[in-house]
Amino acid sequence: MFGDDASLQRTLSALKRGPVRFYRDNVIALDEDVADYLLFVISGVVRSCKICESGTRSVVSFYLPGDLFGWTGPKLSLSIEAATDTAVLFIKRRGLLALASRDVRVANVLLTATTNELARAQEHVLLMSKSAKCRAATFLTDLWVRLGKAKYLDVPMSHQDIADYLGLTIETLSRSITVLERSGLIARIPSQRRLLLQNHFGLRRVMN
Amino acid sequence: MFGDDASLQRTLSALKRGPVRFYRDNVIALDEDVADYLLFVISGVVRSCKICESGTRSVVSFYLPGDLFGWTGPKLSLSIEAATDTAVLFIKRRGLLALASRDVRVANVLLTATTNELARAQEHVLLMSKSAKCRAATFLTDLWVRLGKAKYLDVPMSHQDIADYLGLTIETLSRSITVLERSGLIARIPSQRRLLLQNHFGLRRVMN
DNA sequence: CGCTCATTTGAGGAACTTCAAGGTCAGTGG
DNA sequence: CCACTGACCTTGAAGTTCCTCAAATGAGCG
Repeated sequence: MFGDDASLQRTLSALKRGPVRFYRDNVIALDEDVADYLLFVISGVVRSCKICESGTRSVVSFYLPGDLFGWTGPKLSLSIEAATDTAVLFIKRRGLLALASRDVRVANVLLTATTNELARAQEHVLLMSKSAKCRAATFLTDLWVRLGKAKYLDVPMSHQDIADYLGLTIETLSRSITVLERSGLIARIPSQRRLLLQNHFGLRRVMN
Repeated sequence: MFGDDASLQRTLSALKRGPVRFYRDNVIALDEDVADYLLFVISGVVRSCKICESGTRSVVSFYLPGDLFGWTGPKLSLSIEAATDTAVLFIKRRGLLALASRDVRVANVLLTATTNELARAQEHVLLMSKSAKCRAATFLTDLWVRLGKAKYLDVPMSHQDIADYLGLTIETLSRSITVLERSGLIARIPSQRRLLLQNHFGLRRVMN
C-alpha cells in the first residue's frame, strides 16, 4: 500500500476538508475541536491564543502558510483564530495517524511538524525573558525569515497581536519599533505595515 | 514481531544505555548529542537551559522522574544538565523511531511524550507574561502536582534554577515566595526547602 | 566555632505599564 | 474632491513592577 505518491495523495485527499476561508478575527476552532482535526494553513496567518480570567490575552503562536499544527493538549483550552483573512485545511487527526503508522514519509512529516512547533515554543520562552527592544527585533527578523526573506517585510498581523505574542503592551511595542527605526536598523517604507530590515548585523546584535 | 511485551522489552533493552548517574550541575548532554539520544529520567531533576552571549541563563524546562524527552531541535543549542543528583537512561533515537514504526504502542508513547512537552512549553510561554507572584504560585503548584501531590512539597531544585526558569531574579522570586507565605497561602515547615501548600483555593486565585 | 554558600531583606534606579491625547490611513458619503 | 469616521498606531507623562547593588541572615559542614 502507498507504494506510489499518487495513491498517497488520494488517501490524503479523503482525509481533508477544505480549504475553508475565514475572515480576520474569526474563530477557526476551539481546542476541543482541534482534538479531532489538524490544521494546515493555505494562506494568511492563524494565531492560537488564550484569554485569561483577568481579561488579558496572550498569543501563544502564529502559523503561516505551509504550517501544519494542532497537537496542543486540550487542557490549555486555546482558541485558534484568523489573524488575517485566511484559508485552512482541516485534516482528520485519527485518519492521518493511522496513515502515519503505515507510511514512514507521513510519520516523518508529522514528527517534523511537531518538533518544529516545540522548538518554536522553546524559543518563544527564551524570548520572553529578554528586553522589549530585543523581543521586537527578534520577532521581526524571525518573521522575515519565515516569510521567505523577501526584500520588504509586510507585517501581516496587527500590532496588538504582536504585543500579545511578545508579552508587551501595544505602546511598549510601538516605542521599541520606533527605537529600532531611529537606530537605523529598520525603516518604514512607505507606510507603517511595510518594513525594510536595513542592518541585519545590528539587528543580530540587539537580539543578543 | 513484537506480538508480546516480553520481546518488546528485550528490544527496548538493546536500545538503552544506563542508568547513568550525574551529580548536581553536571552537564548530561549538549543538544548535538541529543540529536542521537532521547533521555529518560530515572531519579532527580534534569534541566535544559541556555546561556546567552550576555551571560544571562534561562532554564527552558525541568524534567522529573518518568519524563522522556530530547526532541529539541539542534538549532537552539540547549544544554542538558543535572539540577540535582540524577540517574538517566540514554535511548538511541534512530532505534526507537524504527521501533515506533513497527509497534503502535511505542509510537503512541513517543507522541504522548512530545505532545506533553509541547503543552508544557506553551503553558510556560503563558506564564512568562504574568506577574512575579503569579509565576511563583503557579510554579510551586505545578511542581506539587507533577511530584504526585504529596503532603509536603520538597522543592528539589535551587532558587536560582527556578528564577531562571521563571524569568525573574532570585531576589524577586524570594520576595514573591515571602509574600505568598505572609498571605497564608503557603508555609515553610520546618525549613526553607520544604513547603506546605495551605490554601489551594487562594493559590488558584493568585494564579489567575 | 568558623567557614562557605544560599537565601532574605532593604534602598534606589531602570524598564515597562497605564492613562490620556494626538496622529495616520483607508473607507464612506456629501 | 473633500470632509468625516473609525480603527489602528504613536507619543507623552505619571505610576508600578521588577531589577540592581549591597548587606544581613540562615543553613550545612569540617
